Amino acid sequence: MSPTPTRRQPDATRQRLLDAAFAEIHRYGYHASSLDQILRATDVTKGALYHHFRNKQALGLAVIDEVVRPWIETRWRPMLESDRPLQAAIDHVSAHADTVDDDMLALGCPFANLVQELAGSEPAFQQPLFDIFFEWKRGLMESVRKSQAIGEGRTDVDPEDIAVFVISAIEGMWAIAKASRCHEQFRASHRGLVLFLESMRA
Amino acid sequence: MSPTPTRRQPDATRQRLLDAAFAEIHRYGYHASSLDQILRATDVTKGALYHHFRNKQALGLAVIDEVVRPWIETRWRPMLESDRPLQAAIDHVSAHADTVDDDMLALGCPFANLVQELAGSEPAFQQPLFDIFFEWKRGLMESVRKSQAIGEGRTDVDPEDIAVFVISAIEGMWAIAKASRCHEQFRASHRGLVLFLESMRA
DNA sequence: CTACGTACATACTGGTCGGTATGTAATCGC
DNA sequence: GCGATTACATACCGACCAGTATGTACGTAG
Repeated sequence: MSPTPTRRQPDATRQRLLDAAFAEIHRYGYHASSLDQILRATDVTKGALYHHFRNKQALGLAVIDEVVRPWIETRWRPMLESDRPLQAAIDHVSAHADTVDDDMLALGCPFANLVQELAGSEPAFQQPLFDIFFEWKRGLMESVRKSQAIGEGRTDVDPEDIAVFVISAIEGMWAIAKASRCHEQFRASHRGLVLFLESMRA
Repeated sequence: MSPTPTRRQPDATRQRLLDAAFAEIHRYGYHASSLDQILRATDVTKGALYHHFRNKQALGLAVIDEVVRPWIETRWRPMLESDRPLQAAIDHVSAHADTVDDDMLALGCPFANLVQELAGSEPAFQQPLFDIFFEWKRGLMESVRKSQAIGEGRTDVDPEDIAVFVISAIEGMWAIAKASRCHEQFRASHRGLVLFLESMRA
């Protein structure tokens, strides 16, 4: 029989801290995020936080590993598993802009934010962020190769160039959305990416 | 006769503060930049700084207006003034990756950094950052229209979509360089953009 | 029932931050 | 030459930050 609810729920507490930290970092960035603010938002005390995470950096790394990484993976995984990856990508990108709400548009891509803030200056964050990029790139490369193998995609292009460029474009689209704070610019850049993807057809 | 060198050079002092603030913000971001550090780097005192700038935000806005904006404009202006803008763009992008040194690669695009950090959360910075984006977009749009008018570029595409997408791709390329800290990825994404630009030929 | 490790809670610290109050010397208008 | 304004210089402040020291109650193994 499951135990009656008690006042100590370590896994739930840890998850609440992770979620709140993710939201805080997504909104304000890592450096500008305040542990005290995260504690206020979660009604968790400092003792509990430092019981679950050695320091702010460990919390940040856990957010990257357990929240940001899965978030990115859910974006490219479906394409890799499709029968016609290029068409799936075109469909996904065509519909994507309208699945993002205003709040998300203003906050930007969590991964891109972290890369911009930390990849250049915080050694401890470089490897995990690079890993996310590398997995993403590998997923897209395999998708391109697959679409080439089944005769869907042009074979006169380097899958690596395409994968890296598509990631660039996606991250850039988020940046443009932030700069313009306007859905129409976000949509326009998506249309540009669709144009590019269509030029990849065999 | 010009006056003998004196101990008060307000314009030079202001410029030194601007340059040091730009370097500091480029490396660490706006929030993480310390006024005290900027003062140490310039041998200027706090009194002088607060004589020239009302507060940290005013310094940041001046950096955007007087350093970042011209830096961005020098990037797209040559294309607009070329006889064959599309070819100029292709040539420029083809050569661009190798003009960026390792330090710059790690620091990223100053404009993209500021957009990521501030456009979503600092109201005072939104307008100036948006203006830079908008001028850039306008320059590229005019370039696209020109290349269409002279029969160099495809006419079945919307110049606005192309301009916004190209800016996205460029900003994304910087982000990818930061994430990978590797010139080869930077070059790969440039090759992707060249592919796209070539597909724009009439 | 007990003892011990886990999961918290509270109070505090040193350091750094942006910003200010106040003083002073250089330069300019007249 | 002389006041006024500009261009600095120094010392200081309160707020906030990450991190710590210390204490305590829960939950479970034995």
